[in-house]
Formats: sequence, C-alpha cells, structure tokens
Amino acid sequence: MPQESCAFACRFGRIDPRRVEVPRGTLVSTLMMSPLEHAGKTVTIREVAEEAGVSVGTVSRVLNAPATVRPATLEKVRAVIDRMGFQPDPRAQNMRRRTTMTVGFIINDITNPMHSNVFKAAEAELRPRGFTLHLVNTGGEPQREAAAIDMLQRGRVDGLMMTINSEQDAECRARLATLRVPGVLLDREVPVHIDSVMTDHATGMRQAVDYLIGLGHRRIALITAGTDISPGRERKRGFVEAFANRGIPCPEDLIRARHLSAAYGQRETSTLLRLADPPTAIIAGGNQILVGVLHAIQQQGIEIGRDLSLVTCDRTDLATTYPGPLTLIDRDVEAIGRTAADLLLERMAEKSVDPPRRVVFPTTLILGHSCGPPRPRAA
Amino acid sequence: MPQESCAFACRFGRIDPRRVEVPRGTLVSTLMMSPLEHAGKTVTIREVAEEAGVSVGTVSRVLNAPATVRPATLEKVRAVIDRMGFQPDPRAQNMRRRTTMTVGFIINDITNPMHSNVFKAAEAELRPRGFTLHLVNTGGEPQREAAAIDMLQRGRVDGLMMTINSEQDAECRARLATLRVPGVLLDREVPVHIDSVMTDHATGMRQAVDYLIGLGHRRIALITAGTDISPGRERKRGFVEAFANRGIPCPEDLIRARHLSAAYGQRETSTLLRLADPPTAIIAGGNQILVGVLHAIQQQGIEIGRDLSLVTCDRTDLATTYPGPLTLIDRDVEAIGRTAADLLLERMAEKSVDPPRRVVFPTTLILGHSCGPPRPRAA
DNA sequence: GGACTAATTTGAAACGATTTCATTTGCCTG
DNA sequence: CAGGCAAATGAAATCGTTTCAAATTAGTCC
Repeated sequence: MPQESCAFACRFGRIDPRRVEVPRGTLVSTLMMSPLEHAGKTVTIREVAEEAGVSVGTVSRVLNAPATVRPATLEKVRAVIDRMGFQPDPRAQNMRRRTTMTVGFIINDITNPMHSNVFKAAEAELRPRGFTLHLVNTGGEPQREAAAIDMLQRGRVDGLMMTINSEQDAECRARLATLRVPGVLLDREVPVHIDSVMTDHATGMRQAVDYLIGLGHRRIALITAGTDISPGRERKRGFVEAFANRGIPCPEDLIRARHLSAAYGQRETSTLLRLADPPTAIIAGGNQILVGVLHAIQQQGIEIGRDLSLVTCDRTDLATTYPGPLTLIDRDVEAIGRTAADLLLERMAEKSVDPPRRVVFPTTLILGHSCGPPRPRAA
Repeated sequence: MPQESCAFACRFGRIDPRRVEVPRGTLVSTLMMSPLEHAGKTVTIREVAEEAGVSVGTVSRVLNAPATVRPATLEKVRAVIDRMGFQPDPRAQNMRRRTTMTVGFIINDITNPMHSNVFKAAEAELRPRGFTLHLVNTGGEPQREAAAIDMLQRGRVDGLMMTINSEQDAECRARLATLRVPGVLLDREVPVHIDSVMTDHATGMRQAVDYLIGLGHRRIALITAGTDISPGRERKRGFVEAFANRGIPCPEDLIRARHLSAAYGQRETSTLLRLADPPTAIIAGGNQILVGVLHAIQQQGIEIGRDLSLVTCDRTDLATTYPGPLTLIDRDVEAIGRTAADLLLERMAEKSVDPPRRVVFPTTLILGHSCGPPRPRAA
C-alpha cells in the first residue's frame, strides 16, 4: 500500500497550510540491556579518609588546598581518591560553602532566537568558570517572574540574569529592589540598584528612519513593543526624533507600540495597509513582530522592496533569508550575553555593593533587499 | 546632523547584507537608589523554633507534615514563620533529603527552535511540580556532553533529559549505561537501559517522498543529518523505502546525510544544483538545513514551487513564512517535550528500574506552496 | 640531643534542615 | 481519678563537606 500520500490532498494555491491534529505518541515497551544495577554506592570523604589512613580534614585539603599538604601525603590520598572514584557531593559543598555555583536565567520566552542566543553566549562564558545555569521560562507572566526570583534567590543560585515583562510591575520591582544575590537586567530599565546591559535602540531606529526618509518615504509605520519596556520606549523615541531632526512632521498615526508578538504584528499590519493613506514603509520592531508583518503582507499580494519597504530589528534566519535579506537593525547578541555574564561574574567575585553599572550596546543598520523609493499603491 | 544614514550606502541588488563590525558596548556608571543594605539576614529554622517556643522538629513538621501537629501549635508556629519571613534553605534540604528538585537538560543548541520548544514544553510540565531545570548547551561536542552528564548526575539533579550528538560516541554511551539518575533520551537511540522519546521520521519521510513521486518527480534529493543519529538514519530509510514501495529506482546519488547545519545544507544544495542531471525536488531534512538550502537556492535565481519543489522538516517561522508556507513534515514538538517530562517524573517518583519505555511520535505531512510537478530546467 | 619554630595534621564544630525515637502530653473510658 | 492509648513534642542523629583551633610532626640550630 504505497498510496499513503493520497490522504494528503494537494491544496496548492491556498495560503494556510493544512494543520492535521497530531495524535498522541505511541508507547512501546522495550527491553534492551540488563538493568545493570547501577547501585552507585557513593563514596564519601570519610571513607576515603579511613582508607587512606588520614583524617577527613586532610582529604578535604588535598582537594581544596593541595599546597598545604605534604607531597607524600598528597600523593597517597590522591591515589585513594582515584582508586575509589571519589567525587565530593555538590549538595554538601553547597551547604557548607553557602554557595551553589549556579546562575539563574529568567526569561520571557526561550523560543525567541534573541533570548536563546543571549543565553547561549552567557552559558559559554559561565561554564568554563564552573557555573551552571538554571533557566526559567516565564511566558511573560509577572507573577511567574516574581515567583521565579523568589525561588531562585533563596539559596538556589549565586546570581541572576533576567528580563522582565514590564518595567512597571510592582511585584517585580519590589523583588529587584531587595535582591539578595547579584543580578543583571537585560534590556530593561528599572530605577533600582542593579547592573544592566542595554541596547541603544533609539539610535538604531533613528538611523533606520533617516534612511527611509532619505529614500523619499514620509508615511512610515512602526510596530513595536509597549512603552513600558525600554526597547519599545527607545524605538519610539528614535522614530520620533528622526523626523524632528529633519524638520518633517512625524506620522504619529502610524505608530503602534503595544506588544511584542507575531499576532500583534499581523493585526496591526493588516489595519495599517487598509488605511486610506497607508504607509509606504513599515518598521517591524522585533523579530516576532516581523513574522506577523510578513504573514499580513503575504495575504495582500504585496511585493516587499517594490510596493512596500520593510525594515526589521534583529538578525534572525527569517530576516536574512526571506527572499533576499531584509534591511535590519542589527546588534551583537552574543556580546550582550557575554557581557551580562562578565558583569555578574565580577559581582559574584567581589562582594562590593556600589555603583550599579550599565553597559549600552550600539546597533548597526544593515542594508538588504527590502527597501526602495516609495511607490504609490494602486487601489 | 541628521545625515547619519549617509554612512550606509544603499547596496540594493546585492545578496549579501553588509555586516558592519559592532564595536564593544559603552560602559556608563549610574547611581540610582541607595545600596539599600539588603543585608538579608537569613532566618533559620532554629531561630523560628526559639521565637515560637517550640523545638526545631516541630517547626519542620509544621512545614512538611502539618497533619501531625496540634492545631493550636500549628497556628502559633505559622504566625511566627510569617512574621519572621522564614523560608527553608534549599541547600540544607537538598543535603538532608538527598534530592535537589532539579532536572538537567543537555542539548546541542538551544538556539535551534525545535530544541527550545521541547525545553519550553518540558519546563512547563515540570515547574508546577516544583522542579527547576538546569540547561547545558554542549554545542554538539561529545566531551562536553560527557562532562555535562558527569557533572549533573553527581548530586546536582534528580533526573536528566538529553540529546547527544552521536549515538556512537563511546564516552557518552558509557555514561548512559551507568547513569545514576533517571534519564530520558530525545530522538536518540542507544542500546542502553533508558527511556526515550522518538519521532517516526521514517514514515514522515516516506509520505513526503511518495507525495513528490506522485507529482511526477524522480530526481529527488535528500539533505539531512548523519546516519549516526536516529533522525538521519530514519529519514534516509524512509526515503529509500518510498522508492522501493513504488518499484522505482532510488536516486542514491542525491542523498546527502552527514550534518545538521545550515552550512552543510547550503554547500550540498549548490553542488546538487550544478549536477548534469540535477534534482527536480529537494527535501531539507532539518530546520537548520533549510536555511542553507534557501540561501543556496536564492543565489541561483530559482523559484521554489515552480522550478524546484521543496519539502522541509519541522515547523519554524521560516518554513511557514517563506513567501508562502512550505510543504513540511510536521511533528508535535510540545507533546514531545511534555511526554519526556512525564516519563521522567514517573521514574523519579517510583524508583522502579525495569523496563525502559520508548514513546514514538508520528509526523504529519502538511502541504504548502513549495511543491509542484517537475519542470525541466533550462541550462 | 634538646629546644625552638615552622609546617602538617588532626578532631571536632559548624552549616541548616529532616527524621527517628523516646518521652511527654492530652484525651477518653471505666 | 487512675489507667491506657494515641497523638504531639523534643532531643539527638544525620547528611557530607569545610574550617579552625589545637596537637602533632618535621626541621633547624646550637
């Protein structure tokens, strides 16, 4: 019966892909190797000490301060450690040292390529220093964010890197103000004593708008995050300033700054394109928004770069690949993650409390295929 | 000086976006709120006991077995706990309970949307049960994978979910064989006593190929992972079987199964398209490979769906958005993550060792805009 | 060889909870 | 009110490591 494919009628020409409900997975029991009795009788430092004929304190020093133990003893104890396969129990170390060698990473959505790239870079910086990362995905719900901060800082991590959903949320702000471990805020601005790594979204946006104005555009639309977080606020500011600098009236009616989501991007794009005097250029202020913008545009049969100019923020597979690379406001996401990790490492090392640091990263306008001179659209 | 944009010469018409090196971020010191002396004098159970006039054992029972304590005492102690803001130190709990309420997640690349979606789903399932996740990004390096397993299972986590880079790696296999904590393998097949969550890539591929054959294609190319991991092996098997079922000779020369990367996808696509008898359809067996395939195709000025049919694996923004949705082999990634978490939860709850379970998820062929009848390409 | 100093090592006390076990308390019945 | 039983409590052990004062050993000089 090689006719399986007949079940999938070809629906060439429709936009929406057919989404067939995926049934629950099948459970198959298998028996491979024997259970193997990995009894894992853990060896303790006490047993090592007894076996080596020394005290536990000496074994501890062999591991943590080898210089203070006589070479002969050192060698003897090390041999026993290797032979018995002893490894100190991290739980006991955490307990005694009041430390965990763990950093918490609280993020809105790890699925977002910007976030996962920041995480990756931070992890790459922290791992060689012996740190492991706890990742909490909050889905942008403030109470989960607050709960995550509470849970993690209570002896679970030595430091915290995070992005919160709204800078205005009282619960989160209160937690940040009384943080018990070093912390770094990512792209968020909260009037609290804490380090932060920011991006100069305003300048990036100003450059992009200026570029579009230079091409002849006046009806430029901006769709971006809400103004309760720095990226939304700064992008909007840069947008407005670009017009002001040129002495050209800003098309306030084309600014949409509410959410960072594909759905929002799609909805607002559809609305904008139906206006009596529609935009000749759209700036997608966020990589999720871009997805929505493109979906909306596809439904209208508009060709990007010819009928409509498009600028997006952040380098994603979609932005660099969409038939031809899009013009985009880029930033070095890896450097951001690395820097956040560095700031945290410093804070965790020296307990000095004073002054909070703030690192601002620049953006770069990268020209792609998605912009051209404005072209009046026929109705 | 609104002339900032003059620095960015419009390079309309070139494919490669201009990549300007982003300078290191600017460091700005700021002083906001006063240091706040969040001394955070931690309250211990001993202090609570003394304050409430009971023993530490009673306080512990108030928290862990409220039913065994007299209502009057319960209330009294709870009041003190609230007043002093006592929360048990997780480090001490871990120590005594021989547990951490933490699960390790070892992954190749968290930047891959499939991986991050699996993680997200698993986290959503585990968090309400009180578990937090350690995420280790290995970059696919076997020694890092082995090191991660070692580090995590040694008293740092209660369970482990993971994908390894190659099922053949001796180091990793050895670790898996002697795992001391419950574990779940994701999309990997290793002859070891461990649970796994798999995808039926072979059937998905067979359907896709059969669909293309039905459209008239014979020169179909497959670019996918190496055969040292289940996805590559299974996809290749399904590919071959589809032809066998139809009694049509399989174009072995068009099978490329080595790496899961954009670079590999781009390189192989370029090569394939330059063949004397090039493929009329390409199957991108992996979301990263898709990126490379599309980049290669763009360089040739080929129109997908007309000049060349394309099928991809896994639903990503790019796959659903690339001018029109692509035909794709879909799977329920969330269900996979959720199921992996469920398997692990069961194992962690009851210590029963026997038989390893294997859940196989089906795939679904979703028809988009990217396939059509084969069209001979003019040279 | 003895005295003194410096270098090692030891043993016990944390660290902060949970858990066990013996003891006390509270309650009920006869 | 005494006796018996169940429930509640407290004291102490435990988890595995680090740390620190005290004790031991080694080394040096006369």
